[in-house]
Amino acid sequence: MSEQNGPSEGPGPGPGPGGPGWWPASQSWKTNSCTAASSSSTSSSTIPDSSASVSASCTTTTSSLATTTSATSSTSCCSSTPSGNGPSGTITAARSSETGKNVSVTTINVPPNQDMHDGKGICKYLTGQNGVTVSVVSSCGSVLGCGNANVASTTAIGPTGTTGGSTGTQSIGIGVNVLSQNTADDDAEDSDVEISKIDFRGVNLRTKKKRDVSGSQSGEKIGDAEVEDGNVCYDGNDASQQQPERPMSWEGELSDQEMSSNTITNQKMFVLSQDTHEDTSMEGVQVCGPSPGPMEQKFPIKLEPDFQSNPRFTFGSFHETGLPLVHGQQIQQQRNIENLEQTQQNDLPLLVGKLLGGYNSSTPNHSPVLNPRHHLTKHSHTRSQVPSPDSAIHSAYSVFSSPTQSPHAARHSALGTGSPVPSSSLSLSRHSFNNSTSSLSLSLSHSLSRNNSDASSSCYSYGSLSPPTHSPVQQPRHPQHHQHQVAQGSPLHLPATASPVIAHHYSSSAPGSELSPEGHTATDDQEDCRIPSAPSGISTRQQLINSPCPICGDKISGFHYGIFSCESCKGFFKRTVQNRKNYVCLRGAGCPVTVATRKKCPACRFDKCLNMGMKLEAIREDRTRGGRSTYQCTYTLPASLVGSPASNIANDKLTTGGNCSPAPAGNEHHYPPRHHSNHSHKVQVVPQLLQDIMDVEHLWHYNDNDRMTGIQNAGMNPTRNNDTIPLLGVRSSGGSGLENDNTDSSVECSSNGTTGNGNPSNRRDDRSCSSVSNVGNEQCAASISSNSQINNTNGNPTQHPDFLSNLCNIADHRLYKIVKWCKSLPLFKNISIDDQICLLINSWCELLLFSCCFRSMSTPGEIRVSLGKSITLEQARQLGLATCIERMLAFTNNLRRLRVDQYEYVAMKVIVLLTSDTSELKEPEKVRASQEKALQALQQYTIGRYPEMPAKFGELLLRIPDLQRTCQAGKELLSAKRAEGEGSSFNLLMELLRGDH
DNA sequence: GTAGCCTTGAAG
DNA sequence: CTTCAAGGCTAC
Repeated sequence: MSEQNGPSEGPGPGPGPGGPGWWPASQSWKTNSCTAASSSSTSSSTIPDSSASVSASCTTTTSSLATTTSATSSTSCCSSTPSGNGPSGTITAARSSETGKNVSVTTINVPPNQDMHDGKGICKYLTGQNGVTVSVVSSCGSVLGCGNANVASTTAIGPTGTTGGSTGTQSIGIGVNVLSQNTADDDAEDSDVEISKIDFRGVNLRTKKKRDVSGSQSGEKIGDAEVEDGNVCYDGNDASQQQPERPMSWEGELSDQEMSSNTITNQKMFVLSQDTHEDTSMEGVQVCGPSPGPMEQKFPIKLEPDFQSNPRFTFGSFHETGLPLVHGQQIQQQRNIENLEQTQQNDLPLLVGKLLGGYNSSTPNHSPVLNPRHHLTKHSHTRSQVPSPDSAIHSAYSVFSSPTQSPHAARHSALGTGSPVPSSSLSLSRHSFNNSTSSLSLSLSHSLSRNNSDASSSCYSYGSLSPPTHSPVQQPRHPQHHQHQVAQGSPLHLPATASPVIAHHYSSSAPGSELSPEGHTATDDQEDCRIPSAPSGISTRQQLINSPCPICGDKISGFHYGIFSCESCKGFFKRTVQNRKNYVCLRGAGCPVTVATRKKCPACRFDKCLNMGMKLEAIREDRTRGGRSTYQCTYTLPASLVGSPASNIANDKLTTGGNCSPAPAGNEHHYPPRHHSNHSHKVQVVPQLLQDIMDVEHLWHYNDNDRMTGIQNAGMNPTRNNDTIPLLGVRSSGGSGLENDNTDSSVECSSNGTTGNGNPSNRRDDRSCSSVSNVGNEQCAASISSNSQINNTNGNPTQHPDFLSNLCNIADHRLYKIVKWCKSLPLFKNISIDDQICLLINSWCELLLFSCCFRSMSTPGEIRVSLGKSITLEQARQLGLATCIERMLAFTNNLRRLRVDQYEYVAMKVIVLLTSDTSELKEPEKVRASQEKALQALQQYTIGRYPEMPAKFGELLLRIPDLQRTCQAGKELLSAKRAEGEGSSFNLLMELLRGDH
């Protein structure tokens, strides 16, 4: 290697570059806990495959006044496959119970440069929330990874530590990591514990390098090979070898904040399955194309019954969806798989009806719920025939096997798989809808995705696609473009990440300018969009450089890794990525990052770097020097610029402009500034209805109050095992409120997989992690991390009681939030409760998944489970989740391509929610009318806001089927796995969700 | 570990 | 030759 080796820190042999991302695969991560953790070595624990199945039922009830939650879990057997080991990272943040601080762990997944395909796996997670007024009964189950491969996820948690044995290592792991914690050390204030494990999959390999040779060492590699030394330094655990990839945490819907904050929880569930075989099943399903790429298929835009039915059918049944069944029915289902099918259908309705209160159990069938959406009823027979195995899971991702396939068929297939697991049921009380007074009970079995609606990223980035090579700032070569774009661009945000696709858009938008690989044009475009024309004499670049660093406020030294930043942040980002550091914020990931404080919390600083647009892929895996980068970058406009006088011009342009679409879901809490500098402009364009919808969007997210509430509910399982539960966050028993501040997504706490149970370090971690309880319980939210490192007690995380309770809590929380959001929607309020319930039941899965994808717009190639946490296709493949992730990525790519902004996003959610095809609606016309209003508002908005994209409205609607299919896909996958007899965690989770036990 | 400065080297 | 983004070096 000609090259130097990595930084002194040098990590161990990293995974080889080669493949899709060299980073990812074999990288070993280094975990650092700032304060403590030396122990944090990256060990990877693996969850043994055990085929045990675990079933647990969690029930949470909350009365308006008081809430009680109890979770019980019984584990019978579950098998989980060990997840990979490696340093895959996950981010989780949890608040330490003792310290009361939040810990956030950030995991970075760097998308492989190359594509990944094949993934197979599904991640799911449930989330739920109990609201005060809501009583939730839920049974949750979660599935862990299945598949042979490694499963990664895990969470941690338990008081004792979760790490069970960490074994190790599998080659693939996805990891999750737990991180370290601080501990006593941490001062409250300073306790910034950081644990670092980052997945750097995205690191970029320069195409050109001649260093290949050297590369051998350096790692360029293709394939699995990894370069260790030469390259980036990964720590190595695993080195190249077999370490699992960074854990991916998939957080369900819960936003990071939610997760973290959620005291109750801080739970995150992440279920992953790995099954290599799964693909098969899934693929089979996906006729159209395995790769979801752009979805070519398009279902009728209009939600016609047929069309919808398909998609919906997913929803249709909670059974399938995995909503936990309530009542004794569950039992039956468990016992009789055959019966399950029928029962599922019936059960859900019953449960729902009961929960909702509106429906009598007696009339399950009648209840809308019973027949989930649309055709469910129509096709009920179909379903009945097919047992839906993983209802819970299914619900989440039920997909027709292939897009092309008819839903029915898909369904059949799915059902055919027959999951033993009964469907989960969701029940909502009618009252709850109407009044908070009445209780709403929900039982959710699982939810897919975490919601993040948090979309808005705080940063404004100029979406630039242009390659880094050209500085965004550079003089615009095509003035005309500039103007044009400006006009179009959404004022506020540009996509944080510029995907090629986006670039494309830009180019297209700007006639004459085309995006060249080099990005020349892109550059222009970028400039156009991003950079305001320089006033007189001053180049835009100069303006930007004169502005403060968007990350810390220091002086910008140039364009680094995709954004204009100061030298220190540039160096920090480089070190972090190259050294594979995983930092964890004990405070909840809400630390301010300024020149004065930037050193205090690297975790938050790194998150901010990412949020502001720094690209992991800009870091050269091979460490070659010089030259121009070719990655596609995003240019971020320093916040300071926005709104600053100097930036006014820019802002104007941005606002008015252009092609730049608002930043996709971002991270965190930031809620889309409804009014930004662009404000005036938006106001003109945004229909009142859309604005009204946007106004209640915050309800989709957790707020402090919610968290508190959740916390209260949480106190459940005192027992904590060390087991790490993949993907699930565990909450502390104490139920004490969370004080979490975290809004961050990364709430979960992560524990290092490495730390074993008993390991003191673990304990600390746990504590810190446990956001929840102040009580001594130290629970750590499980980090999603999936590091293989997760240790399970017996290999079966799910067995941990906390796990179950967490799942339930998560699911409850999520549902609660969704219900709350629905109830506040302008168009939804006028609908009868029964219909509201029906609609919600039919669409919750899509809603959650949509929000997850929306937030992932800024991370091409990755699905952001939560802030900072993401899963790539490659990782998904290893987990056996490829099919679902592929679809999600495809869907996300479409969102990105269309430059879906916040308003469009919220409007689409409402449209999805109001899909009235279901025959179960009592007042379908009313629902239809409401949907029509939403459609009109969206149309008006898209036309007014994006005149250059006259077809955008239609394109947006065309994406709905994709969304539905994506949900369906998840189910299919689960079913397949189940059919395969994998004792995967999926089964366990499903069982848990069912709550039969 | 941070951050300022230097070196490298592709692209123009 | 110039530009400039990426990596490296090293005092702190």
